[in-house]
Amino acid sequence: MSSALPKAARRGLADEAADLVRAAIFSGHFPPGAPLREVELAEHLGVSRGSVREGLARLEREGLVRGGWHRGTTVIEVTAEDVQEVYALRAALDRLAATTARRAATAEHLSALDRLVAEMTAEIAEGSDAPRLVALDMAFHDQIHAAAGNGRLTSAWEAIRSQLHLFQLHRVDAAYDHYRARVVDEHRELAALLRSGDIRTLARRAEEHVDSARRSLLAGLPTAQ
Amino acid sequence: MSSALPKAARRGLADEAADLVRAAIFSGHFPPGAPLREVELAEHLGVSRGSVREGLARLEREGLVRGGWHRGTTVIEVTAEDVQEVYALRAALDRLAATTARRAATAEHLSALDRLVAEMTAEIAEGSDAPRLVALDMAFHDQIHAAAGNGRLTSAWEAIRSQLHLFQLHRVDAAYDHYRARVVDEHRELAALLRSGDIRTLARRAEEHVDSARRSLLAGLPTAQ
DNA sequence: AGTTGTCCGAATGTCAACATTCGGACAACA
DNA sequence: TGTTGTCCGAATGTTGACATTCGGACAACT
Repeated sequence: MSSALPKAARRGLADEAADLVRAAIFSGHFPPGAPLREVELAEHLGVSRGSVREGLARLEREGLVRGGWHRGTTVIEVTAEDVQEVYALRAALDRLAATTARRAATAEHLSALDRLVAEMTAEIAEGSDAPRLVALDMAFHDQIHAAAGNGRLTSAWEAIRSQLHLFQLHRVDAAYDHYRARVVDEHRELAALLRSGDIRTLARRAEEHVDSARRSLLAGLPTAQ
Repeated sequence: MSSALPKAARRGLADEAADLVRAAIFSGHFPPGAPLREVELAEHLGVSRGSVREGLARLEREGLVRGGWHRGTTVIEVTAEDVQEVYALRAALDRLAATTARRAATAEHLSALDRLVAEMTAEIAEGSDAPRLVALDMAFHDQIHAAAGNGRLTSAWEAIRSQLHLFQLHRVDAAYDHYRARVVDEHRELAALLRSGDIRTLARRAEEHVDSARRSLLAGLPTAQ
């Protein structure tokens, strides 16, 4: 058993099932558009359909999968329109998170951001584990939202977080060099602005950071408008 | 039976249960803090616990109720901190919705907004049905989000919509005159800006509209900071 | 009196069987 | 050949019973 509390996992089987399926989607086991059948998953995970069902509902709330009345659940596709929607909303959320965090962030939050930037730098220096780099990117923005301390804002962020993660994985697949060349500098600047920057500059840079990611991803997509 | 499609309600019992419970909360039958017991609701609504459970999960996604592991579900409270969180997020969402709708809105959307303003005016002229006025207010902002046409943004809006509705009902309880005096003019101006206004002015007014509501509500609350 | 340990009722978490619905395959028809 | 109607398999929606967990009441101990 792991070193952490063995029975600390006090959440239900539904949450666990959701985590497992989410990981399987990120790993590519379930590509975009793939159907997620309840009986199949229940059998494979060793839990009942009810728990799988509740887990899938959670993933639907995260926007990672889509479902309809008696029409099953499938992994979302990555279309230009989806990307536009998600990144437009993300820009608004990140802007609010950054400006809120500028006032509310504690020293611990700020040093955690620095630590993540350092990890990114190290990651780039040695190998080129793209998924790990993307995970650090996501963790960086998680930390900003944590620093902002607005529960509703965090919920809204979590509602697009998984989609964003999926999109970013596609992005580094298509244009890893471009991503690799900018990721550290952009996040280092954001960290600096969060520590002692002008609030209007911060708001603008947070939006630009998202815009940069959006254009980079759209460039590698068909029918990019 | 209604004039619309009688069996068009093709959604599951879970959705129906959610609607019923939501209405009961708005009507005051379940005041803030009240426990929502699954067996009790299942009996009263004539559906199984599973459906009630799924319906409550939906209300939890809307932020109207809160639940924990083996700890039941209760209606949210209305504290100053909750109000600050919800209105801060709403300002960011409404700003994005308004600026997006400024470009994407169709003539139908715009005339629907005018119609709602007219209904508000009529409502004030005759009686003083506060809940109905609040419902029109909510419908107005629903329409803006519909005009924006960003599915993810709409989801984020729906995640705070019910809380907002509950807060607004409390607001008119505490300061109906103040609300009544401003609601029509503010919405009329927003409608005009959406039709042919400068986009920066629109963004600013949308944020100010939310701020006005927030301060009005906080004034009638204890421990208002 | 204050504290600790045990027990019990109530409520939620989980499960497997049953009912309902969807979408395509197939055949009859124009 | 294109269209319409019917049927059927597969998958989801729903249900009630069973298992687990929580929180307080009560009693024994210090």
